[in-house]
Amino acid sequence: MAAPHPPADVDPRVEALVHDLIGRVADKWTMLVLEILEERGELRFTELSRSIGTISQKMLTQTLRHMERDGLVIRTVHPVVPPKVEYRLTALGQSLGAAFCGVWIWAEQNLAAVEEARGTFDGPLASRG
Amino acid sequence: MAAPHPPADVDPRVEALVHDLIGRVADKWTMLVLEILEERGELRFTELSRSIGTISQKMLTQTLRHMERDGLVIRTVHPVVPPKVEYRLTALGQSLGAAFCGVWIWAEQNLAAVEEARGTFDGPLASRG
DNA sequence: ATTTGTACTTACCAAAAGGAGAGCGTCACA
DNA sequence: TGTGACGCTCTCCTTTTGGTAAGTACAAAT
Repeated sequence: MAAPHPPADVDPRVEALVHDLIGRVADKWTMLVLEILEERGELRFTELSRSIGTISQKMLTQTLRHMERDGLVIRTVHPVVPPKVEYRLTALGQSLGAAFCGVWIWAEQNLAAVEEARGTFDGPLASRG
Repeated sequence: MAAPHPPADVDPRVEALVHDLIGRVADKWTMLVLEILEERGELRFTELSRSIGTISQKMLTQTLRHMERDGLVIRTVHPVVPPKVEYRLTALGQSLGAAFCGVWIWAEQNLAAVEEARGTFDGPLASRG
């Protein structure tokens, strides 16, 4: 038990920034985009939109802008007449995807455990003291 | 490049559940609580509250309930007169903390890169075509 | 001339998140 | 008798989030 998983010896300012960063990065759409771009490489706006399926244009644009701002994706505009814009991950974006890999794996492995816990919590008792 | 980081060969139903799970688990307060409980072990409600500092009672209660439901924390009520309730991580909770470790490390390591990217994105151009 | 496709942006609106503050029950302590 | 601590819960109220629908520019196709 010498080294707990999250670095405990970090100064609070760094931690605040980390919290902030995680707060931004760990949202639904960002993770979806990250995953899809990681799997499929470079995609256009509408391709991305269709891949996710349920995202609105507004949110996709917003998510992509944030990711671009944070240096996670590169946006390439081809100055052709029906606009063509392609998005792909930067090295930073790819490394973030890799970092999240552990969480994906955890989620996959522990899906059943969580569902069972929920069943136990919700079902039998149905009320709590 | 044989195996990309997130498992790409997973069936869509599992992926949907994973998304859901991550969506629940990857929120600000859950991650904070997870981290603190991982570092400090078993804590009471107000200790947790003070540790986080900025969380409202409402959100702390809500977060802890969700985590309990998902099998991430154990809530122990001591039937003493000023109420005493202690929270600690389950094995599942600890494993989730471990899984998030990669993200914490990524955030710490790439904080500067993200800030620089933001500076580049925001500052010089200040508008975009 | 009208339609189509692309990648947005903007305005508007509904829903959800989340904070502030009060209340509750009970016992110790003053 | 009154006050405070604890771990909540409940009721507002504000902020944020996110969806829908419309508009934009421009050239190729009809």
